Amino acid sequence: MNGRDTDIGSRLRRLREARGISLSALARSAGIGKATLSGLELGTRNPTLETLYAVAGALGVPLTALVLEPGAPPTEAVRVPGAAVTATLLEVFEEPTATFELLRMRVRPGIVQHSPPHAPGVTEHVTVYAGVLRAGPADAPLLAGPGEHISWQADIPHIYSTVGPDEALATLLIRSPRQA
Amino acid sequence: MNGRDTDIGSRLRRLREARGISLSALARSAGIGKATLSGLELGTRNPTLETLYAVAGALGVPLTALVLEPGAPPTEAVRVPGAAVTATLLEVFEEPTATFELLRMRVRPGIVQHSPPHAPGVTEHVTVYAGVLRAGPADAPLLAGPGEHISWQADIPHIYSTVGPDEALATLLIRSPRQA
DNA sequence: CTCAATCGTTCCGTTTACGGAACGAACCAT
DNA sequence: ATGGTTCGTTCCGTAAACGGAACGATTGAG
Repeated sequence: MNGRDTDIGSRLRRLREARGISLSALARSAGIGKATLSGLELGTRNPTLETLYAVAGALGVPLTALVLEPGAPPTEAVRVPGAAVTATLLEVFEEPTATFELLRMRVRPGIVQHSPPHAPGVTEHVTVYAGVLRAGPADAPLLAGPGEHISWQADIPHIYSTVGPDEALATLLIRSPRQA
Repeated sequence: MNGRDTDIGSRLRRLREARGISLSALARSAGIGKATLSGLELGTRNPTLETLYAVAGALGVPLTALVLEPGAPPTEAVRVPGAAVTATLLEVFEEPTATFELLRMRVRPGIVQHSPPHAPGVTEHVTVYAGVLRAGPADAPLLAGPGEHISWQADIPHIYSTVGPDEALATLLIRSPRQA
């Protein structure tokens, strides 16, 4: 038993049975063996990415629906240990001219988190959903409450802090142009 | 030489090098062999789910950051004005291969908003900051409460609704691949 | 220069995920 | 009953994903 064995088996079986499809039929339409699908649903196999794509495709669901517990918290990534800001990387989009990173950010109250300048052209976009965030260029920070959105150029020193006693929660979208 | 080579190799290498970690070091901290990680980055292997979890965990990113859906087919901008859902466009990023739209979304309770399929390759990413949202594929919607994040392929019918008496507030990031 | 350390790739034996086939069980028609 | 069909599981040979070790290339120290 793998400690990390997410229970994709029962989730898969539930998805399949919700559609009234038999195991044999799904295996056929996914182009995989019945033995593979059976073992996958029973949790006795450690599937290959190719197998997962085949099954997800046949079910018409994104791979994330198969692999992730809906609403389960993703892995916590503490970027700056012991600092005011912790962030979790939710999604990464690699584009030819830029990389987008979507993060969930938690800012503890009472501390001002300084961030060094990023590369030229990097912009940060924050949408606050709890607390009051004070963030942006170090010499001219912006304020945002729940539901509000602020953005700034990140190629100069910038800060994150809160206003009031509560921590702030927000999503952070970072756009980084590709380096030459 | 997989017929269906998802491009997780280059994405993985990029993520690793962005952190300044060597292949050997990442393999060690992930508890996998160097040969496995090398082959994975070179795209010559078809990784196991267990391997993917090990690597994603060691990098501190969710598995979705590694296995984003491959497709990059045509696009068509369909916006969904509806009674239950109102949205405010915050930012638009035009990239050569994709357009990103960042919106703030408000979903009223008691109504289920149906959305027709978007073009293939369009993905939607929602971060909830108030209320409980039930959204995603019409036949397998996902649940998300405050602070939680869900995403799905938008090329099949999908819905937005709330759970409970309160309206839901969220940010919505739509990624639309550009016409090929 | 030599030597040691570390880089990423390749080689290779072991482990295991794969699909085809066989299996018993359940069901339906005759 | 009886034969035919489909169900999900198990058996088994093959293909390949795995980790350890060896490789050449590169780097840094003395």
